Amino acid sequence: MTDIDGQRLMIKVARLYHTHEMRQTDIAKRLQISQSRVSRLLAQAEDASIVRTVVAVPQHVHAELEERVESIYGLSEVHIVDAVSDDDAELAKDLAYTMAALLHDVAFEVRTIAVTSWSKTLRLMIDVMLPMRTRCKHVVETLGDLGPPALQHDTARSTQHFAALTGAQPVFLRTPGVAASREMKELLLSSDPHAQKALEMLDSVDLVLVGIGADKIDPDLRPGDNFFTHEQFAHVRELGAVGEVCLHFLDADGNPIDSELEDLVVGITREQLKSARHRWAVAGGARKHRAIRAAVAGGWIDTLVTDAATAQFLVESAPPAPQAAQGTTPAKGNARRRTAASKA
Amino acid sequence: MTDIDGQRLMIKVARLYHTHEMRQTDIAKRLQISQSRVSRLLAQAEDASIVRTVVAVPQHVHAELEERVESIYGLSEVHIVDAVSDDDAELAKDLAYTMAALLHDVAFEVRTIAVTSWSKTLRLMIDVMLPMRTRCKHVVETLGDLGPPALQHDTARSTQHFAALTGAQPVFLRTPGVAASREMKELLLSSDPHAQKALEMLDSVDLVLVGIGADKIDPDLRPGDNFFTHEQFAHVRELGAVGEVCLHFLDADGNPIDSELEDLVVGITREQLKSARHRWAVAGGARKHRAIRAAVAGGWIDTLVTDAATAQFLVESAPPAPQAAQGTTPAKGNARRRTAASKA
DNA sequence: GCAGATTGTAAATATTTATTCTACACCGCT
DNA sequence: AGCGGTGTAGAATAAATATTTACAATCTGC
Repeated sequence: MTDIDGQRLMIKVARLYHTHEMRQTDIAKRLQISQSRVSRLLAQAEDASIVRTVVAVPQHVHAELEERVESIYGLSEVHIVDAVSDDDAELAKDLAYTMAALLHDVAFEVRTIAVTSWSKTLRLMIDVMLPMRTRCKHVVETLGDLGPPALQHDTARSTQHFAALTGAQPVFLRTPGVAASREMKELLLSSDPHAQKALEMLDSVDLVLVGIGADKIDPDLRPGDNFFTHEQFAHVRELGAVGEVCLHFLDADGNPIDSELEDLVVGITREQLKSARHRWAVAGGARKHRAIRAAVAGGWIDTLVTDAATAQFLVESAPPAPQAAQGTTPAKGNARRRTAASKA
Repeated sequence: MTDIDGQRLMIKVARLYHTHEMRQTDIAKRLQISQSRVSRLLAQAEDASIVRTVVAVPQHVHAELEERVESIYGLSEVHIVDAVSDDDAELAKDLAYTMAALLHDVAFEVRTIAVTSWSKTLRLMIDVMLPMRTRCKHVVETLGDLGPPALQHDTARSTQHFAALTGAQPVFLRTPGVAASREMKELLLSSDPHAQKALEMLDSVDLVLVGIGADKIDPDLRPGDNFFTHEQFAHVRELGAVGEVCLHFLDADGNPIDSELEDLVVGITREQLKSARHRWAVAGGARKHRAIRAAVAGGWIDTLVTDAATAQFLVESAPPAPQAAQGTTPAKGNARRRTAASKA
């Protein structure tokens, strides 16, 4: 009772303040409470994400650059945020907000979404998303558990939260993401019907959300601890790896690198990834430039959210030989433009 | 140049403030400008609706009442806002925000939307909408011009704005909405191919947005001035009218009232209205109770956004004889529930 | 080229909002 | 009943934000 009542008061205050634009003192007078209480209720509403402020970038500021990247690499959409700085943490936040906004109004029908919640940026995105009404039925994890238990917990929570936001059922992959050996992987899977089911669901995915990893080990992931070792990373680097998408290592041109590591990963396969109807990646920052180019050049994704500097890098580093769309003309291209809505 | 630059600065400041949660003084220091400028840029961003704060009502507070209205009148969805007060202006704002939020995540495919921008609440809704990516192609007005030129201008601007927000083409009905006589109407239409085209497009509408009018003349609309006269209103009241939807007058049970006024209106026909795939209405307030009941009882709409008091009235006033859905059991019913997303 | 309008600026000030701090109510426990 | 612990309230106060002011720079139309 009291909680419901408190909640309603909070919402009422939030509405009076934000949508009716009343001052806190006036609200306090009207509701017969103190101004400090109003202030506190508002703060409460804020971090219960009852109120949310969104900063809508009106039309695409970097439209031209976006189109050039799109046409060079044959991507269907590129979204460039002009980040407030090139600091990694701040950049991640900007990318996350942009991706969230983008996701929030997907125009196409989505039944199954695969999500890589172990990407830091994607977790951040999930944190800042608003609930959305979709017809999405399932949210499936793309990879098994990686890293220390704390991270696994975050990841599971993110997946669960994402599912709640979209009104879908979460499908977890609660299995070590990197097995110690091929045999170990078989063993793990054979005894885990849940994991088998999850992996099967990755066969038909409408939208997959991925991060893009560099060729170094993320500091959050202790090497060896439920993850590849430094040695294993060094090995694939020797084979030419410049980065990875869902732990599939890629060379500079985006070709997948065959190595025994492929057999150790429990998660979405190359084929499953490529067969997803839409494949969105979010990544940026100088550290990941080469990895991102590999991911787009290899056609592993079709929509990219990144920063201006990375986009610039993608344009400047000569388009690689293989499956790039058509000619090199970076002109108007085939890409559709999106809704603009600036006002007088 | 300067404008673009100013715009980008504004956005940058808005992002630093809202998404990166920096203090104004820190932003000022970082960007080498004064705190007051930061403050003003933020205000600017606010009323350019670059930033928008939304108050998301978590789960439906009035879920039970909603379901009862739904099942009694056979509506597919009812959304109740618990308005901050019963003052008409404040109520309209609440209704508008709710409708906007609702519209923003329509899950179904929409190609053509018909909009009644001469409803005050709907205009307000359009003002507070955010741009949305849809596949909507056309936004068609449901009625011709009503009232004084200033209102006509507002209406046109709203329609245009709504189209811009949805990325659709606006289709105007720039013709008097109420003709002086049947002959006059014929004459007006025969010489106006644009209007003819617009009226034709109303044949196949995916979503129509309407207000609900009481049986009194709205103060914004001077009687006679491009609108019905007091005498005409009195006449339909004598015939039993309690309200209207798109200028189609209805009796207490929601049956349409045949009168010569039907022949004077240039706008969506009864048949066109009923044939629209989805029909959403927004209205509330004691003044309109009877009109709203007529609209829902007559099956003129399938989704209603209203206030708690009105919903209560709808439940209490005995369900009318005709085409109400099934039995009288106001229990759980057939209605689906929507996404909830409350957190710990 | 210059008066008048417009816009942008920082500093000072006023207003609004957040954060103490203290008091008190409400548990669960002995 | 009496005793800490916990949480929430309002009053006072600190901090943050908005507005006013006065002046400088940049356009605008003659």
